Amino acid sequence: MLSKKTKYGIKALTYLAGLHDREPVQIAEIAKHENISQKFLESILLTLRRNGFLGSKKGKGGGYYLIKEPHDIPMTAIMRILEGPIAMVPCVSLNFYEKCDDCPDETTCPVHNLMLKVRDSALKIYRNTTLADLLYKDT
Amino acid sequence: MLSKKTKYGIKALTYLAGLHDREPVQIAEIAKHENISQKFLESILLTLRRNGFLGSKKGKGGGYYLIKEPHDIPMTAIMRILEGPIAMVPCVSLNFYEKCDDCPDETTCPVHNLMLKVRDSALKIYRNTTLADLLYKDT
DNA sequence: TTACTACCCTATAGTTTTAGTAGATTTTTA
DNA sequence: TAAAAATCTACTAAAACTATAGGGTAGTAA
Repeated sequence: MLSKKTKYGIKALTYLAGLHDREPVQIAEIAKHENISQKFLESILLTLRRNGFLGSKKGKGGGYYLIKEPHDIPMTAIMRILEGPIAMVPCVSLNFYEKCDDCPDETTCPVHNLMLKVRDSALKIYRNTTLADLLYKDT
Repeated sequence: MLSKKTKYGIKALTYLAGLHDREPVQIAEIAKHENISQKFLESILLTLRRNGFLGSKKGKGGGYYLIKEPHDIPMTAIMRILEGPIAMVPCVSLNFYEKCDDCPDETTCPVHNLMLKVRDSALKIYRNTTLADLLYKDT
């Protein structure tokens, strides 16, 4: 299951990407527009800023704004920051690899091999989708 | 993330499918062979039995055994029983559909459309993979 | 009848998720 | 300089979920 953190984060990023300019947008505006708890969103935007997706400005006229171009932000990056591993099992994760406690041999593990396929197919989609792609409703 | 429940369930099913006959196998034997907490496995096998995957026999020489042929058990069925929805968001789930609280319109929701693709790709794999396929190490 | 084994119910420690509360800090404006 | 506007930070907490353990029941075979 996708966490609300990730869901809200994607929605917020998409909202920012859909605006005409890159002027700062207040948390409150995003939260209201996307029906998100403002305080929760606050922490999400903060981690997005810390990871180089967003810039921020304090004081009047302040807020958050996109730092990169939407078509330069692949979903892989967003997912890994907000959701964590894309793989469903740590032993098939590229960026969050971890060995299983059970499982003497990964190469013969049925779960491992199945989840490897699932990861690859998801990865393919996330890699080929950028924030800009999310703006166009159809397809 | 895949729950250990699902992981253990798949391993147990694969173990049973790999045996020559369909004689009852004790929980303890499966648990030991797959390094699984016996008590936890107990409840997993129970739900697999209740959902028509396994048969059981009590008393001496008792245990669990496969009821169907491995190539007649698609991964979709196993996943849905043990893990729940295959979709990462309820609003794109075929069997566990639920509307989002936020989100006025699904068709324009960026998360919805992205997760629809992810679900489809995962579904394709699970549908085309049966328990029998998990037995063969390579591919 | 005795040993064996699945069945069933309950409890619980631990973790993760999803926030809420309270205030500090920085910037702009009057 | 003071007030207002906004982000930033830390702490807390309820709720849900996960993984497991314990102990008793009931059916089956020798």
